[in-house]
Amino acid sequence: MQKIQIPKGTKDVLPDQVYLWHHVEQIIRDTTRHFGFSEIRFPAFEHTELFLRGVGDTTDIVQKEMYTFLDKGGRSITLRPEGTASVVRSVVENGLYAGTLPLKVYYIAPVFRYERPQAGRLREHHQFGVECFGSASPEADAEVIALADTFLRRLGIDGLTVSINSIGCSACRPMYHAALKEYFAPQIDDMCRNCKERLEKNPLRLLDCKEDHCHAIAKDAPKTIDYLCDECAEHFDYLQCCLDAMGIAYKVDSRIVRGLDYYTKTVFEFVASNIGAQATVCGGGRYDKLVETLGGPATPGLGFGIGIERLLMVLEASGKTVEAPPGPSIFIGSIGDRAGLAAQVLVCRLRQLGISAQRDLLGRSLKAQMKYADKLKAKNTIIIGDNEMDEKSAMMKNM
RNA sequence: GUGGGUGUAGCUCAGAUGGUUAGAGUACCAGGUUGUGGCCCUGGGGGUCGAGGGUUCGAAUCCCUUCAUCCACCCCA
Repeated sequence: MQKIQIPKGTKDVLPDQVYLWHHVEQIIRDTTRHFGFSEIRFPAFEHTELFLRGVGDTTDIVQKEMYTFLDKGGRSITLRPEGTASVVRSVVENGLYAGTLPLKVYYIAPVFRYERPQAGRLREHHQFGVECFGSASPEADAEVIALADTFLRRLGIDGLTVSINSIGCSACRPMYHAALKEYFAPQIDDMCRNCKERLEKNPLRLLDCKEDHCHAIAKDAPKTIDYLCDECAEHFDYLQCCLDAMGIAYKVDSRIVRGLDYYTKTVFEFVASNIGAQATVCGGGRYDKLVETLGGPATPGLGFGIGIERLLMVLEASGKTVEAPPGPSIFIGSIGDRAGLAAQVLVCRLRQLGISAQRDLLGRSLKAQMKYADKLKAKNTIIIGDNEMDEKSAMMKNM
């Protein structure tokens, strides 16, 4: 029979590697608890409409990267390409905005994007994400960034570059859009078809067009940061004040825009330098209009996503080692059928007592059983043969 | 979507200019030690040379096609 391969851009986590994931997940749970975030879980697929409206129908993610299909009932369904839209949907649907605010939640979830795989880029990857609803204050921004920073440090990752920017709000965005249109309009005839569409629908997207020619034109476009309204400028200033006070090093990078439409005001990234070209480990920002966009009451929010696969790449590249899980406390070797049955009973009793115990199940020779015990990293071994059966005693050997 | 690299044993890889039964290391199994792991020695099993087609007396090697994979652009986590 022919082998069936794993789908392009996906990865198995094999038994000898899974402890690394457990380690990361443990630190996620500890850190989020310390910061007061609770877990939320939500489905792997949603109505396509959620992402069209939430993420934005002019984004690359929505335009060419979604796994979208019709189910047997004729509904358009999409495998989630990111987590925030689903969380907001759930918050609105379950009326969580009416509970105690701020509402602080986190998730660990696979997300799906149809892209060309390369180092650090998969079609299915896993994100640790955090969302905070109800606070419009830059202090909430600072707290979310501090959570990412604390989490990464607990994992032993430092040396990431933290970049922040502000892309304005609904008040100042029109002025910036006007500036962008004014800049791009004279050159729009030379730009691609998508850009012509973007000029009217979402000028911000003009900044990250893939076409070389468009990209060149966009390089000298006006910067968001020069067009902030007083409120946004003040928000951004105070965020920096908070970060300075908390001792979190960052730089302001006016080029970061983010590829999702829902962001307002603060956007930020944590970028690694040693895992190849796809180096953004954490990306996030504020989205003060998203809850309304998805049918809820006006509720500010913000969050981030951290790519777990990239995190593990950084961990490995930095030479950080994670302690591997311990082997069994006791390995019972046996010679002959009579002793074999006794060994089977013994490991069973030990396990009932909460002691990890193993024995050979392949009928190996004693020598091979010892090798096997060594491979399992057993801490102690006991050998049972006829002598031990008769004397009802056995020697325990410390490996 | 565009460009480049690579596909030979479970894994990491040798196999110039085509030439008999395709190799090494490692892992696995067995023996050396008839009841004791790690180190060492000996032996063993394991391959449609990614797939399909072509050239040739003869192809892992040359040509075409295709698939997979890696890296980069771009975008993102």
